[in-house]
Amino acid sequence: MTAVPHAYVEDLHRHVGQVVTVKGWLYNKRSSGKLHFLQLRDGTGVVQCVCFKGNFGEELFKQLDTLPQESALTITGSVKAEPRAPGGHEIDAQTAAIVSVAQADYPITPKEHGTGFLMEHRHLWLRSRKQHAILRIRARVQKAIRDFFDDRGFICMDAPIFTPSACEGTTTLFPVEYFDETAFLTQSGQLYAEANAMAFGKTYCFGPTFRAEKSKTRRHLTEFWMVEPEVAYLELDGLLELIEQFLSYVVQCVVKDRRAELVVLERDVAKLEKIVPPFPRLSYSDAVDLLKGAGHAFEWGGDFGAPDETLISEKFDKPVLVHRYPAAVKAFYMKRDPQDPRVALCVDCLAPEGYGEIIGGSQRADDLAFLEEQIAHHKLPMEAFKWYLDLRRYGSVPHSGFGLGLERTTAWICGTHHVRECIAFPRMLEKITP
RNA sequence: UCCCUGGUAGCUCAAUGGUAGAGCACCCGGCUGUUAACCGGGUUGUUGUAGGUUCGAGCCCUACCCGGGGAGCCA
Repeated sequence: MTAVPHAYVEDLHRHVGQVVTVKGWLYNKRSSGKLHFLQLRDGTGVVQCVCFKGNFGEELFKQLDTLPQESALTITGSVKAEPRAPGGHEIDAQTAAIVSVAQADYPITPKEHGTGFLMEHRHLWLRSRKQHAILRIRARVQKAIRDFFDDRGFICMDAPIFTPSACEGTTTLFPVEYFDETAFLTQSGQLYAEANAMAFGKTYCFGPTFRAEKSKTRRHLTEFWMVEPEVAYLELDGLLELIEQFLSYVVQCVVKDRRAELVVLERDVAKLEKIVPPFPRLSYSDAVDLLKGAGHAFEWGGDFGAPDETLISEKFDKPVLVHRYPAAVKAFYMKRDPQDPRVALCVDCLAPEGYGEIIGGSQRADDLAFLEEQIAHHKLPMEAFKWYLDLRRYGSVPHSGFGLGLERTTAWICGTHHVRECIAFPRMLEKITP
């Protein structure tokens, strides 16, 4: 007797007519007396296995009838094309082996639950269809990000997680004990990325980022993933082009390779297919006029609030690049516009449909004296930036970079309401378990 | 930190100040093509906590605890 091959559900189309074993967990079941329909989940998909009583012993058939949700089992049978089944295939089961019987009180039933309850059971919620689709898309976004930069000669150089002080000073940091001193979890790898760019030309870092802000909204996590490319000799116009090429590439990878998941999420794929260059570009001043025209009370000089960003992004069906904000509302390391010193050579990318800022970037200040003045003006400890200023002492060049939030981007692509579903185990204000 | 909103069965939610309920889950039985299967029967409660008002409080009042959403800030 030859061994029956193990097949993953996503590969069943290659095994039509063959006998295979699928290995997984019981997702749901329906029963008609002498016939069971077992929905088996194996991590790559869900397949319906049809079990006729005649093919099974009395005892096993009875056992399958009472098997609780999420019990682990393997099922052996022949693969049939079945157009009505999700995934297009079903298994005509010949035999089954129960690997472990789950407790009968699996908390996540096929009925509706609130997100608070589901988040408390996040470790189990991950098994559900929509969460599965979201996290598969996240993984594809992550790969697309790496591919985009790797294919263009960027060197991946990850920045440290432990940092000695604030990069920007304004945001709250998580302190951690670091032997005899206090260190902080990174809130941005950018300053290190600048050093890397001066060494390697085109670089990026991609890792977790920590913000101790007491933000409690559907756009915020205290721990999120950010990719931060940094390029020597790149100026603002080039940065805008890089952003639109990059973001289009990422979105189109998902459209191409994760269409089934987008359908599960009931995402309007047509909206994503439109995400190709060029993106609309709007100066801050134009954006202010747009807000005023729409009846928002807004004065030149302030930063946009979330409702302002939503209004701006809703005017377009692509991500919009808003550039040249007032320097006063932006970080100290941004270069001023020689044409108008009131504004910085920076850009925010606002995702469509009200998903908010997914990218923030700028051309960096490359003049030593200007940076020293800015650090003093922002009351930042000059000593902590000594190494950073060395980058301007030894061969300073124009350079630019940006940061993109992985979970916000994933949330926009998936059309999920909240970023917390776009990471396996979200860390939020006063939420650290599971 | 501030504003809004909520807390009733394992889950999702009902319940004019007057006997605490339904659907699902779970248990028992039925059904050879089910699609959140269906049909019949059954189990399930310190109504977030502590006080107060009242003949009587899930409901009204006060404080606190916890959740959700938003503002500021940011990706």
